[in-house]
Amino acid sequence: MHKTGRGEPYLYPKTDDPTLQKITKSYIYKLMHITLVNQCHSDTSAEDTLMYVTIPDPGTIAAPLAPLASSTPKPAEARLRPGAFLYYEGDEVDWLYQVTSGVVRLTRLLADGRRQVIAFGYPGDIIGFPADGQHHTDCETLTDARLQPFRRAHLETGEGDPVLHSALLQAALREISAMQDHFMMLGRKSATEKLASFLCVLTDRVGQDLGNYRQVKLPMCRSDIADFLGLTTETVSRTFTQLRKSKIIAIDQSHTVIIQKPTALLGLSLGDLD
Amino acid sequence: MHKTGRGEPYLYPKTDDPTLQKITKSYIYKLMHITLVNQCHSDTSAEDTLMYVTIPDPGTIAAPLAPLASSTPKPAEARLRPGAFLYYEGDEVDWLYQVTSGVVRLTRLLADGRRQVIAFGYPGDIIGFPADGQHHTDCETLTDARLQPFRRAHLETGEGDPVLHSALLQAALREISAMQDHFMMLGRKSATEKLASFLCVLTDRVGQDLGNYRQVKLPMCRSDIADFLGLTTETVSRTFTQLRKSKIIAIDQSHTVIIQKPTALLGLSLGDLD
DNA sequence: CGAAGGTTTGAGGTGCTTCAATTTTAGTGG
DNA sequence: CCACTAAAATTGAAGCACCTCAAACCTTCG
Repeated sequence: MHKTGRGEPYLYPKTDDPTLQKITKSYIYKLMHITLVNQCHSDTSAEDTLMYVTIPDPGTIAAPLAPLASSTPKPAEARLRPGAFLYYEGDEVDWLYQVTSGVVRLTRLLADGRRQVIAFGYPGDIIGFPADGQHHTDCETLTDARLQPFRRAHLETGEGDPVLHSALLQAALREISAMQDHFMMLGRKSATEKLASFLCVLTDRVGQDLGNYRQVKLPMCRSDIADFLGLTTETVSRTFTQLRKSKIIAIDQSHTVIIQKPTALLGLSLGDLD
Repeated sequence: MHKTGRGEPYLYPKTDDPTLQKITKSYIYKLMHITLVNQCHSDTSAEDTLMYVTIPDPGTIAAPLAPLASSTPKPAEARLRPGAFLYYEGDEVDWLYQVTSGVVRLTRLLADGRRQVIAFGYPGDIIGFPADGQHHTDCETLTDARLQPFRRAHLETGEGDPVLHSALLQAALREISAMQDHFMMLGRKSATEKLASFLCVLTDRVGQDLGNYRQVKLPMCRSDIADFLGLTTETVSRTFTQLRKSKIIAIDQSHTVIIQKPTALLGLSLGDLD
């Protein structure tokens, strides 16, 4: 019914009607099983500014931000509002996407409602790798976002563009390595180490300089961070407070973090003392 | 120094001398940082039987066990003894391997010695995917094992064998999906759920029929399981005992598990009650 | 037989969760 | 612009699942 064929990428909010945006086969299926408070800013119109993600200094960030080289004419970039679903678990994969701007969230759900945030997709990241032709996560935008679609065939068969094919493959391989890092995070690190690591990585990738300090904006809510790190929102909040009280970070309005002692934070992330 | 060029797969135990087997650049590097009790059966010679892994009924297991289709002449299968290292974290990737028989263990280490078992490689699994050309885990055999090597180029450039290229790529994509499952495991499941899930998956893949029951042999030690599930050996052991006392499983000599109530075990793995 | 690893079991501590209440933030309409 | 409302974030108190430390047991092998 929603199928658009292979002509153009299929993005969930085909319509601007907020009700319709949510109603898809996959979504109804989900609703039958669980109810999650998950609609953070679902359909507010924040058209003016790209809220959180700033393009960092091209000098500091190398490969990840570069658009994928390609001799193929690209399909038009997709623009989405916060709270838009790109795809759901179980959907057939027709397109991969490179995040051009904004932030997306990949999640997986357990039957009883427990949730795991698999990853946050920042500019440069490729998302939507298929396994057996299907998506195995849900993907929702956290901010205004732009995404560059690539045909699945470019990954799987090359489809006449070996450079693009190779770039997508390398992205998949890097993904595997990054996920292995995250295993360590989930399985072996304490709450403080988890949050410190999270902040370090994020600051590195998308932090902004701010006089002597660096700051990073967090487009995701506390429970997203919790579900990413395998903690509860309360623990995340308490750990934030603890870092704030020890003057390692400062927090502005919950969603902006200023790194006051980067070295100390890095130390915590590696498990130096506690 | 150990480089063999690109002519044949480089396997760590080039020599049968047990001392030399352990001494490699990477390994010495590791020793400088940590000391881990990690040498389970390192150099015992159990030549006669393939101890733990049995080829399951081809009807039940579909794709994973099938050897990869290829028009290219394959390099000779590698045969390794228990405790042999196939590669170390940081090594350059020249070859990928498909496990033909036996079981291997992929691990990653933290500077302070904490360890995460990334995966166990069973027959049919492809291991050794590169990221930026390097291995990001250590790989050690847990049993006698045979491995079919594939050139890294077959994954990355195709190298004239599109079928093999595609098969390796699909394996990488399935790997991503499987790792996402494991995120859920590490981040959101209780000790009982973790162990139950682990036993269910293993029984499904490599269990043997045994009259009315099914049994599965565990080639890895308790601490391997613990480091895989993000627990301690003590907790793993206690959870085994608990499952045994509730007659859901029986344990023979620590390394053989008989599933007495498969439905109950599956229930536990999904979080039904506790 | 004795030594060495691996496994199990016990006792006690703690880091994180759970449940609950309060404060803060963000969105809405007058 | 400012109340009003709902959701998110924080804080507190209590509990428990898992960890840590330690000892005993079991298996394997020289």
